[in-house]
Amino acid sequence: MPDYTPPAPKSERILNAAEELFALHGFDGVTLRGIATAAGVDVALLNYHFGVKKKLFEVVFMRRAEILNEARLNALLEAEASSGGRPSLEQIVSAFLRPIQRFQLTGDEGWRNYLALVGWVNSSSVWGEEMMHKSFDPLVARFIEALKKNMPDADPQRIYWAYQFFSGALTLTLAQTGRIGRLSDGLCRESDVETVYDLMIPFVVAGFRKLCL
Amino acid sequence: MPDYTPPAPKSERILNAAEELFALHGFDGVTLRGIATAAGVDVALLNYHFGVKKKLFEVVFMRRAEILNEARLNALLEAEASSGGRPSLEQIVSAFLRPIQRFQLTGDEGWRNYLALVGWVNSSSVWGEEMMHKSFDPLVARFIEALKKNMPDADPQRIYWAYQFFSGALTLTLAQTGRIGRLSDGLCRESDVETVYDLMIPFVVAGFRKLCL
DNA sequence: GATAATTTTCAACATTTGTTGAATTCATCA
DNA sequence: TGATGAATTCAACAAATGTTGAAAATTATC
Repeated sequence: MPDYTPPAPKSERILNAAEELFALHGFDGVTLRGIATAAGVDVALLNYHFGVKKKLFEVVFMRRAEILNEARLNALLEAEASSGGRPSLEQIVSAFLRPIQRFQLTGDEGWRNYLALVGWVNSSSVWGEEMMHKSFDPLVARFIEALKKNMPDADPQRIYWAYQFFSGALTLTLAQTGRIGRLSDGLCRESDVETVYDLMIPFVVAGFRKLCL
Repeated sequence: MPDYTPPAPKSERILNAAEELFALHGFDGVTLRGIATAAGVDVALLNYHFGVKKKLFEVVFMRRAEILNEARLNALLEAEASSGGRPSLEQIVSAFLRPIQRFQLTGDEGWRNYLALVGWVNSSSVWGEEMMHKSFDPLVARFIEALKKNMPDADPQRIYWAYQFFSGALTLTLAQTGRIGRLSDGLCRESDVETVYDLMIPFVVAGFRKLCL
């Protein structure tokens, strides 16, 4: 007997389609009818389930944010526990990145789309501001705290700036623009999630060391 | 007699308004009527001068790209000349960044808007691809060449990835999202162009060293 | 100063957009 | 079975969008 997986409820199909399209084209580049068609659903159903367009976007954006935040916080707490409250720079940066990698490695296309969406929002000036702040800044502040504790003599300004560079490096990679593939003539692939964080972590850690120590 | 500066020709006013609005809201977030209003011009004039919307965007994007490319190439050539063909990592990275800083420091709002727009396009998956490739990749390839020459034993893959992290750090800063200001509670300001590159350069150089040497 | 060419405006078009209310189907359970 | 409420579709709305052709105004040319 073939294992039958029941079709996802339509409200979820809407969120998944919206997630993918928003990640590809941004908020204004996506039409509700486009989402409805991709989800195989009538347009009116979007308003019925999620209200106006902006609200739908927020639901998509928040859906996985809490999961990711929790995974990251746990990773940080573990690093702190296993080091007697004095995690190394590598451990802190890893706690920030490895959970992302884990979600990407599940192969769940939804996570890949979502993370590309985060990359998009993070570098969007008007849109990103409020949503990034509400959903990610509390956790980021917690990580900055850990960084300050790790480098107590560092100028806080430099820690923030180093984090900004860090965040940018991550964001561009999440955004999956395909540019590095083209630039390197296929030598590097953004989809090669197995190795990218093995490179990003030492790169970022070295930058932090140089700037803050 | 008060020095009278004649008003910019309307075609330029259109480009400037478009530059600012595209940088703020992206391609789809901007309406031709919005641009026309901001420029104090009739809508139809946009089509008369620049054709369809996409073409207008391309003109805006290309307008300053060549100027920036030339400035960067000159900076690289100078670094190579002054070092007998063996520029240091710092010199290469500086040649990539300092011209940007110079344009930002002119106070010309147009350049600030344009650079924010580049940040936007660079992390936009569908849109960016072709335009970034055409207008920037040739120059980037030239810089990568210089990097390879500087680190002849490095795995090329690592050079490309390090460049990707570099590009991300730069891109996010150009995008002027205001996030670091909010996160640091006003301690750091993205508009503080005087110091940001003094930090970005050592950060990036340290990352390159760690990854490629 | 008349004529031609360019620039700018006016008015309108056909589509597309987000959104909504009424109608229909579906599921739940008394 | 029949009734109640949720889920889904249908049809349509008003507003906004990119685009265009013809008229008007401006500038250049002789």
